[in-house]
Amino acid sequence: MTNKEVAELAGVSSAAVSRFLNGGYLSEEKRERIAAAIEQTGYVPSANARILRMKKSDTVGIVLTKSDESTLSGVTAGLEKYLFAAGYGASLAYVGDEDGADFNAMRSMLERQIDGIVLISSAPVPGNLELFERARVPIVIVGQHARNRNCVRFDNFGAAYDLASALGCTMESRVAYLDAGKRYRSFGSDRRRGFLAGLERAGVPEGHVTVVTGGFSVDEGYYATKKLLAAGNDYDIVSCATDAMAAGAIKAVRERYGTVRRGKRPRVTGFGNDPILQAVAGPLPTVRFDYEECGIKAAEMMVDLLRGDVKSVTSMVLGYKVVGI
Amino acid sequence: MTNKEVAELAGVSSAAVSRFLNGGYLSEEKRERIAAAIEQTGYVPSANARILRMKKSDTVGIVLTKSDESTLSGVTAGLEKYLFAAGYGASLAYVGDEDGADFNAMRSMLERQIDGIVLISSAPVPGNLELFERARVPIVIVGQHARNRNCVRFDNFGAAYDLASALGCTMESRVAYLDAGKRYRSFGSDRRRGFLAGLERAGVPEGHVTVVTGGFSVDEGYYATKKLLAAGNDYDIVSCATDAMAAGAIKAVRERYGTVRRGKRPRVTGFGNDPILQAVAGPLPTVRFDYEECGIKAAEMMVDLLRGDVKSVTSMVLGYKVVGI
DNA sequence: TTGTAAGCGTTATCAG
DNA sequence: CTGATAACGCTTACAA
Repeated sequence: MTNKEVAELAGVSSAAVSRFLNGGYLSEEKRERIAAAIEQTGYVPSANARILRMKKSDTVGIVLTKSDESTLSGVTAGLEKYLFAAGYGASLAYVGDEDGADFNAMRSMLERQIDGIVLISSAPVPGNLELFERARVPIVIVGQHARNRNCVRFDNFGAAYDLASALGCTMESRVAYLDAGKRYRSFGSDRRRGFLAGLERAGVPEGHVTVVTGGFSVDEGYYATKKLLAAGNDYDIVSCATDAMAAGAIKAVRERYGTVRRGKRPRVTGFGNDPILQAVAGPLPTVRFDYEECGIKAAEMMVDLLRGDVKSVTSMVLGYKVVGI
Repeated sequence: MTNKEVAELAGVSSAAVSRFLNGGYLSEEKRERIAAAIEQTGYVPSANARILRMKKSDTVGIVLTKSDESTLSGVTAGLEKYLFAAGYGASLAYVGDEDGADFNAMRSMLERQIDGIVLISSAPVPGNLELFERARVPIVIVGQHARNRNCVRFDNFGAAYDLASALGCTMESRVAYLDAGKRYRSFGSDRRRGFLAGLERAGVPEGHVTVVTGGFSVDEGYYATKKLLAAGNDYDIVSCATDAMAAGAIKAVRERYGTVRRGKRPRVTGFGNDPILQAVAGPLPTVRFDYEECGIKAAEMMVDLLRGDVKSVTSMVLGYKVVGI
C-alpha cells in the first residue's frame, strides 16, 4: 500500500496525502476522505522513502557493548525517555565480544542514516569512529573518557577512592582488591587506581594490599576469593570492582568462615546498584550511580549537538554515592 | 557520498559499483579501481535506498516489553545469534509502560519495512497485531501463549507444579505464595496456578496456603513478606514468583528470624536464574530456564517463516529445571 | 488550497 | 562483462 494508492482511493493527489500526514494545507473535506482511505487500507508510510528523500531519519543510534547488565537498561531508559520527548527515535544494537561486532553494528547504523550515535562501552572506544566523523554524524560516548570527544561518564576513580576512605582501614588492615580486568577502563583500572589511592591515603601500607585481576562475573569473583582465602591469609576487607563479583566473594567467604559475622571474617564490598545483592547481602558497602540520569545527560548532549546549538566538546563527569558503610 | 560519485571517481558506471558491493560480474581491473575509490571517499551505501528498491530489509524487529531484566538479555542474545548467522539483522526496541509505547514501537518497525517481528512480552499480547497481519509480516510471540499464533514460551505452570512438589510439603505444612500479579500471565497466573496445584497434589490443605498478590520487584517481595510475618503466623515455606521477590522475602525473613537457619524460619524459594541471588542465598530452591535457547528457537521459527518453508502455526513450550532443593 | 513533477540512492532489466 | 535507465515511495518547489 502506497501514498499514491491511498490518494487514488480518496480522489486526491499524492501530495495531499503527504500533507495530511505531515500537517500541511488541506481542506477539511479532503482531510476526511484521506483519513477514511487510510483507515480502510491500513496504509503505513515507508520510512525508508521518507529518509531517502529527507536525508535524515530523526533517529539516534545506540550501540551497547555488552557488559554489566543492570547498568545498560538504566542508561538506555534515560536515553530513550529524553530522545522521544525531543522528537527523536532510538535504534538499539547490542553487541557482544565477537570480532568486529561493534564495527558491524556501527556501520549498519550509518547505512540507515541515523542522525547521531551514542556509544555505551566499558571497553576502550573502538577505533571505528572515523567512519562517523567522515559522515559528520555526531558522537556521544557513555561510560568512557575519550580525548576531545563528547562524553558522559561516572567518576569511578573518585567513587573508589571515597569507598576505600570510608572503610575505616588502619595501618594494620589487610585488604584484597578484586580487579575487573585491564580491558575495562571505567570499572577496571579507574576503580582499581582510585581504591588503591584511597587506601594509601588511609595509611594502609602497600604490603598489606593484594590485588587480583579477573573477570567481572559472579563466578570469577567467587573463584578469585576462594583462592585468596585458601592461601591461608586473613583479610579485613575484600573489595570488588562490581556487585556481581561481590556476590561471588560473599559466597566464598561464607564457605570459609561460616555464615555468621564474627572474628576474622572479612567484609566484602561491591560497586553498583544491584537490588538483589542489597537485599540479601545488605548492608554491603557499595557505590551507587544514577544510570538513568547518565542516559538523560547523554541524550541531552546529543540533542544539543543535533540542533546545532553547541560549539565546543563537552566531557561530563557524574557523581556517585557511597552507601552501606 | 553516493554510488554515482564513487562510480565517477573510479571511471565506471553506478551499476558497476552496485555489482561490486553485491558480488556480480566485474573485471578484476574495475574491481580494484572501485575498491580504491570507496576507500578514498569513505563511501557508505544507503540502506534506505536499498530497502526501498528491494522492498525488504533482511531485518527482524524485536520488541521487548520491559519486565524482568535478566530474562531479556538472554533471550535477545539467542535471537541475535541465530538471526545473524542466518543472514538477517536485528532491530531492537525496548518499550516501557507508557501508554501506546508498544504500538508506536511496532508501527515504527513496520514503517521501516522489517521483514518479521518478534514480540517479547510478559503481559498480554497487545491488540495491535492486525497491523502486521495486514502487512503480511510474520509474527513470533515469546513468553506468552497466543491462540493460533506462532509462539515460544516456557512451561511456567509445570515448573511451578514441580517446584511445589519437590519441596517436601506435608499435610501440616504452612505455605505462603507471593504472586507477581494478574497482569502477567507467564510469571503471574501460570506460576501461581501451577504452584497451588502442586501443593494440592502434595496434600497440603487449602487452608494452610496463603496467596499474596503484588509486583515482581525486590521491594515488593520484601514488604509483602514482612507484612505476612508481622501478622504473627509462621510459615514453612515462602515461595515467590520471581528471584527478585525472593531476594526481598529473604531480607524480610532474616529481619524477623535472624540470619541463622533454625527452628521456624521459613524456607524461601524463587523462580529464575539470577546468579547473584544464587551465590548469596544459595542453595535456594528455584527454577531455571534456558533463556538463550528460547531466543534461538524463536529466531529459528522466524527464519523458517521468512523463508516460507513452514505451513502451519507452531506453539513451542520449553522445559525447565528445578534446582537448589 | 491543490496537483504536477523532480529527485533522494539503490538495484535489476535489458540491450550492447 | 558493462552501462543506461526505470522504478521503489516519499516530500517539496513550483505552478495553477
